[in-house]
Amino acid sequence: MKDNPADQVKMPDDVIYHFFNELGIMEQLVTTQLERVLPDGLTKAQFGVLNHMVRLGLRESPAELASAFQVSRPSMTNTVQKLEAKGLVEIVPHETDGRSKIVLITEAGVAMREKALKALMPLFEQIGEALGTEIFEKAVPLLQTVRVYLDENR
Amino acid sequence: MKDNPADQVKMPDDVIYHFFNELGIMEQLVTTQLERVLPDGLTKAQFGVLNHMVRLGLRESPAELASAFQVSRPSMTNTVQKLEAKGLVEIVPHETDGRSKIVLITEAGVAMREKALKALMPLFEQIGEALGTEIFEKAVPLLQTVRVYLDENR
DNA sequence: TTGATATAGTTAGTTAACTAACTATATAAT
DNA sequence: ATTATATAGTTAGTTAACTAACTATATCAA
Repeated sequence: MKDNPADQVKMPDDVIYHFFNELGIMEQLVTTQLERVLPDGLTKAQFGVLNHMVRLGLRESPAELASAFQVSRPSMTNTVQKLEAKGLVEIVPHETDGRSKIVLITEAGVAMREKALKALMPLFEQIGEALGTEIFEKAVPLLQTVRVYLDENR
Repeated sequence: MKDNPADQVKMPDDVIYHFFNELGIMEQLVTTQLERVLPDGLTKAQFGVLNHMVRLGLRESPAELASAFQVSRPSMTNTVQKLEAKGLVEIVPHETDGRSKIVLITEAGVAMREKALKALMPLFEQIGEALGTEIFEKAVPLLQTVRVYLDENR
């Protein structure tokens, strides 16, 4: 007789599912907390694009952004159009490729990114003080390894 | 003169945001890949509930499940109602608390969870073979630490 | 014991993802 | 040169999250 139904099926790669599960739960928490403090109704996705463009390049196509954030092209269309409506980016035609567009961050976009960073800072500082940064420094390379694998084998 | 705009604002807790960013990107990838292989249109959330109930208890209220997965109560209402419509759980009134209900996994629910596990196995095995399980064993406690903190301080 | 406050579940409405399919342009192959 | 295939962006429709607000029940305090 089995008292504990969990004995019935053992998952060999339990730890991998467990990892994915932790991921999902935390992602919910993080998204909620970030969007609670982000200014002007900026979503996590919108802030992500602004931050990405300031840090890694001011000129990228929606398709490149979609690929960088692993969202669908329609989702990125929506995100950059929201940013455009707020005056935080400009969307212009690609110089040579008639299919493509280029997303350019505006002065207002750079300013909004800084404002958003300031708004996020207390949250990050609080977390940093409570947990230290080493835990994140350890975790990031692990996450990157898994993410790169999933990305390449999707 | 600043050639690199990223110099303009330095984010002290860069690594924490980087961590959150990796998390979000990976979560997208994971959800897509899990739901691609899950049987009978089972969502990640639905499978999560089935798996949780088999492993950690066959009797829980929707509110307890919502708390365990860090989703809103309306979301969990939706998830368990979908499972009920598929005959994978039963939802019965709480014996003593007139406000509450209890979600009970059915025989079909247990079977579906096993079927889903079998469907997920190749994906997990592939990942396990490519990356090893140590990386996940290292990452899970780190994730748990952060998740517990976020959960307690939300 | 009555009134105030909290909790469980649901309903209604919104949002931002998704897929499928469409238009337009580019690239490759015959 | 023409045709086939691939890529970029958008549109349309679906889905599963969310918040706000409602009903019902429970708990706590005066």
